[in-house]
Amino acid sequence: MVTVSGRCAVTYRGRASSDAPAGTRHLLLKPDGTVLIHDREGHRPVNWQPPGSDVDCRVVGDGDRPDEGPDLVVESRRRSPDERLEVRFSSIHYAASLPGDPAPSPEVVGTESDLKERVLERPELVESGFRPLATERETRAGAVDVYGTDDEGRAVVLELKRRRAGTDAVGQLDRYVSALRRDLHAEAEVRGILVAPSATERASALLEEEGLEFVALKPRSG
Amino acid sequence: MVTVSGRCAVTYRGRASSDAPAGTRHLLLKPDGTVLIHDREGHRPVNWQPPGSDVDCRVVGDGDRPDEGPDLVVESRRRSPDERLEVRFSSIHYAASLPGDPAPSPEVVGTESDLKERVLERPELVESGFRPLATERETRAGAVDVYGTDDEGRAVVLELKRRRAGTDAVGQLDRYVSALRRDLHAEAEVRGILVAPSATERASALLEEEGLEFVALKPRSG
DNA sequence: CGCTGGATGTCGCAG
DNA sequence: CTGCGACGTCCAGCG
Repeated sequence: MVTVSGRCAVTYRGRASSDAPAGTRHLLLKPDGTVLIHDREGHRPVNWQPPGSDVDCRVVGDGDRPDEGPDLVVESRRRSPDERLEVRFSSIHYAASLPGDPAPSPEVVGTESDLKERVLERPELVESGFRPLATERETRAGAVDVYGTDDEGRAVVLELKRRRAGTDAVGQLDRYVSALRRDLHAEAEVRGILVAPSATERASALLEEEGLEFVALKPRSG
Repeated sequence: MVTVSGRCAVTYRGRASSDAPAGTRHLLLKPDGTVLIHDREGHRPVNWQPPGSDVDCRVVGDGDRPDEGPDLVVESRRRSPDERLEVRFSSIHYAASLPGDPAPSPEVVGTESDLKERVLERPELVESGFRPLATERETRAGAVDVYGTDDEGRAVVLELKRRRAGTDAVGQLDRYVSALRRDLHAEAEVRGILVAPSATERASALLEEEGLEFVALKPRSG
C-alpha cells in the first residue's frame, strides 16, 4: 500500500466526469489496484478508482521556473466501463510505502442475514404457527427472503430489513406477493409480512393500502 | 489530517457490531471527526466512523514483555445512533500529520440532474409534443422527477435514471403514476415514462405489465 | 460478463 | 430530527 499526501489537482472521466482544482489531499494506492483520494472532510473519497484498475506513474514538466519543480502524475485506468483518473501532484508533503500481509476481514453481526437466521430459528417471533419453508424462493419478480405458511396453511411471504423500513421495502414485498399470487393458483391466498425494527409513516400507509402486514423485529434480540 | 499505519485490531459497536483481529491496516483521521480504516483491498473502508464523531487517543499497557511495547488506542464515539469504534495499534509503521487548507470540491458532470436539464431544454427528446410543467412535483407517494403533458393534453410523469434502470425504478414510477391518478380525477389519464440510457429485462417486463413506457436517453449527448 | 438486492451504506435536501 | 431518493454508489452471489 502506498500513500502520497500533498497538493494536487484531480481529473476523472468515465461514467460521469469530474474536475477538482489544486488542493491538499491524501492519496491511497492499494495493491489490488484501488485508488482513493481523500480531502479533509467526509466519509466518502472525493475521487476514486475501483479494485482492478491499472496504475501508472510519471514525472512531467522540467521545472522551468525556479520556484516550481516538476509534477508527479498518478494515472489509473480501468476497462468496462472505460474510466480514467488522473492525480497531478504539484507538491508532496510526504509519501510512504507500507509493507503488509493481507489483514483478516472483520466479522460483522447485526445484518439482514442475522435477522433471517433469527426468524428461521424462532419462527414464532413472526407469528404463532408460522412455518418457514424456503429462503430466497424465486418468483418472476425476484427472490423472496423467507417463504412459508401460517397456521391456516396460507402462503406467507416475508421481506426482511435490518433497519427501519421505507417505501422501497413495501414495494419489494408487494411485487413478490403479486408475483406469487400469479405463480400459484389465482385463488391461492398469499399474505405479505414486512419484518423490520420499524417502518416509516409512508411505508405503513402503503402496507395498509396494499393489504400487507408488519411485524417489528430486530436483527439481534433486545 | 492524521494518518497512522501499522498492525492493529479493530472493534466496532453500533448499528451493527464487528471485530477484526490484528492485521496491517491504514488509519485516516480527518479534522471533521471522520475515521477511516483501510486494509490492502477494496474501495470501501473495512471499518469507519462518520463525520462529527469524537476522537480520543491513549496509550495503554506498560510493555511488560521486553519484545512488546504499549499499545496506541484510538477511540471514536458518536451519539445518535450511539456508536463506538476502537482501533488498537500494537505496532506502528509510520504516522504523519498533514497540514492543509480545505481542498475545493470537484465539479461533477453526468448526474441525474444533468439528465433532467437536458429533458427540460429539449423536451422533444422524450417525445414530440411533450411539455414539461414542473419538476419535483409532490404527490402522496413522493416527488415526481418531471411532470408535464403530452400533445393530447394527458398528464405525463417522467422518472429519470442516469444509468441503466432496474425494477426499483419501475416501482418508483408506478407508485407516482398511481398516486397522481388518485390526486387528479379518477378518470384522468396519466402516462408514466421511464427515461434512462437503458433498462434491464425484468424492468422492461414490469413496465409492460403496468402499462408504463420507456424512452432511451443519456445524461449527456452521445 | 449482467442482474438483483444488501449496506454500520453515505450524502444532500426538504419538512 | 426523520424521510426520501441519488450515488461515478460498492459489493457479493448467482446464472
